[in-house]
Amino acid sequence: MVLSRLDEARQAIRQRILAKLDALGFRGLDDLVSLEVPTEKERGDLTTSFALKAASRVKLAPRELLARLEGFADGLDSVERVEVAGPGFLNVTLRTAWLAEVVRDILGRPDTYGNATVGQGRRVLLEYVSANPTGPMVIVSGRAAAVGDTLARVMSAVGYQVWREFYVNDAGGQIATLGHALALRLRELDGEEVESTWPEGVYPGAYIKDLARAYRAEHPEVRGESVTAADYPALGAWAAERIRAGHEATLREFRVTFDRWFSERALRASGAPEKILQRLRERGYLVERDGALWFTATRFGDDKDRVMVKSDGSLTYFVPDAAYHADKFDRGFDYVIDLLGPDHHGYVQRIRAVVEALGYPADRLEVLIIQLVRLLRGKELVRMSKRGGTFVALEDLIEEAGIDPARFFLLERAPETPMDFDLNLAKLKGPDNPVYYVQYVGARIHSVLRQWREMKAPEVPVDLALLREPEERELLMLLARFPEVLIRVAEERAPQHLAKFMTELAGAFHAFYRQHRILDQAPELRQARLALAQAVLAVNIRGLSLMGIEQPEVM
RNA sequence: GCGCCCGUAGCUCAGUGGAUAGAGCGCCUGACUACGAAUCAGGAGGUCUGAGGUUCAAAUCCUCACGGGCGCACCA
Repeated sequence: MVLSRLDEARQAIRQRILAKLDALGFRGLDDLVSLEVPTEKERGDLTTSFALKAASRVKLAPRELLARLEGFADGLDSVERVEVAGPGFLNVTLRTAWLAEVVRDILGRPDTYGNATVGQGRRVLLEYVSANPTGPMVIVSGRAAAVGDTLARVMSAVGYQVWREFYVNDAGGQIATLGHALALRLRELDGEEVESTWPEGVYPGAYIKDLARAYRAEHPEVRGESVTAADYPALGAWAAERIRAGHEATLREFRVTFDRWFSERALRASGAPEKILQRLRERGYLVERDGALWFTATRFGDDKDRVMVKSDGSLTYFVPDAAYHADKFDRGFDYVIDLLGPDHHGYVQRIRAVVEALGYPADRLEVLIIQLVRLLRGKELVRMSKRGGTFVALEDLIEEAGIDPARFFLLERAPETPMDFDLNLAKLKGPDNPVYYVQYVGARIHSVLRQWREMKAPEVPVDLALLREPEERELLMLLARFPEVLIRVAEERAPQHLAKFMTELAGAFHAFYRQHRILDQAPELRQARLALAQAVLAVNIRGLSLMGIEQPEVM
């Protein structure tokens, strides 16, 4: 199947090379013949180094091998010229007029250009963010949200069926702790002084005070002093649901939505964790030691065995987690992808081990660690501490930086790379932000189109062969590459490539726009350049929308 | 100590075994009587942390060292 005009050329050239090699008696070189877009423009549009790779196998010097391929591309209407360069590279230059037809390809399907079927309809469950409902989301959650959301959008575009899920840890000890914190804040509302005796490990954040006021408004009869430890889980559950709803609202504002908010509490209530224990026991992967029940994770490559049932009889978080993953596989997903935070390094082996122990295909479970976002104010490192109650919330980032700049910034870097985030935000808010550079392309084109409509110039048929300037060619090539950028983003789970591409496309357009004029040209050239500009606009809008970023018509 | 991630320009970061390693910011020099200057053109700035190895070819793969981050609970 043909992905794009560029891909069509690539496949045709490859076939010709292989056919010629075959005629020369060289077979089995299929894997070596691939055509890449070179970094340097002087090296043509597509380049291959197969001759260098095949040299030892065919016992021919690379350039000698290439010499025997002479004329392989004759009659291909996509190819302008073929050159042998350096120690044995083959550089192919495409015919500009042929390449220019990409504009027609795009304008024929502006909203779906770049879509593909490489996903083959396979079902993917993407779990991301899954922030604990015990406090505000921090910036790394925003990073996971932006990355997960963009992966979901791009993977859908290239033919996967993507289901988005947020796992809510609304059960367990931390919820009781949250209830404890709420109880103390209720006492505080009743006039009690609680700060000096605040227990270690109980969330001190100011947001709990707001929750306490909300709770008081809903339940005016509940006095702080009458609350006991037995009430903590219920109080905590109430608070967790409030916080979770807040997360949902914040994420929706950030243009991130989920198909399902998967509740740990509901999972526990269903009895699924006990069934998991039963299955592990039947398979012989549970042992009793020190009064607790352990999963023999070391048999599956983990560092140590893991406690499943504590000596007090309660479950560790790991049992519902295992049950959750079993549930994912039971629902028939072909791929299960978890985007986890930087504090989960040790967790990857563990969850993989239990998935394998339960008999699921562990190679279909993919865990991506979204790396830490270090916060700086100027040169100074901002220490984040949930315990100390000092941290910068995702909400603050959205408000201060704006959604578009924040999303673009978070998507520019490889997710597994730790990144620094300067809270001075001058770059984020100001015109130097790269997202404005990209959005400005659309604003400029919209402006040109408005003026063209006012001109009421007669329309003439579009002759794309008139697009011959180097700046135009650069744009044509980038437009032709867009579909494979999306595939790369999806397959490598690497959204930064899309951000990079959008910046390159914007740079090429700005360069074209400063150099050449569109409207005050002969009608034929004007029409061709308008078509080019519209195609650039379509890809600009599409790329930005896949990043969850808007394309304003005026800025 | 063990594990995972990372180390590329002054800063923040891209980089698919391939040819002369890129972008943005910052710095310097230029460009609007101009479809939008939130722009463009040009310049300075690099022992790709180091040492070995594999390869015709290494920033990229392997090993070791060094530096940084994060993990290593009967917390989640």
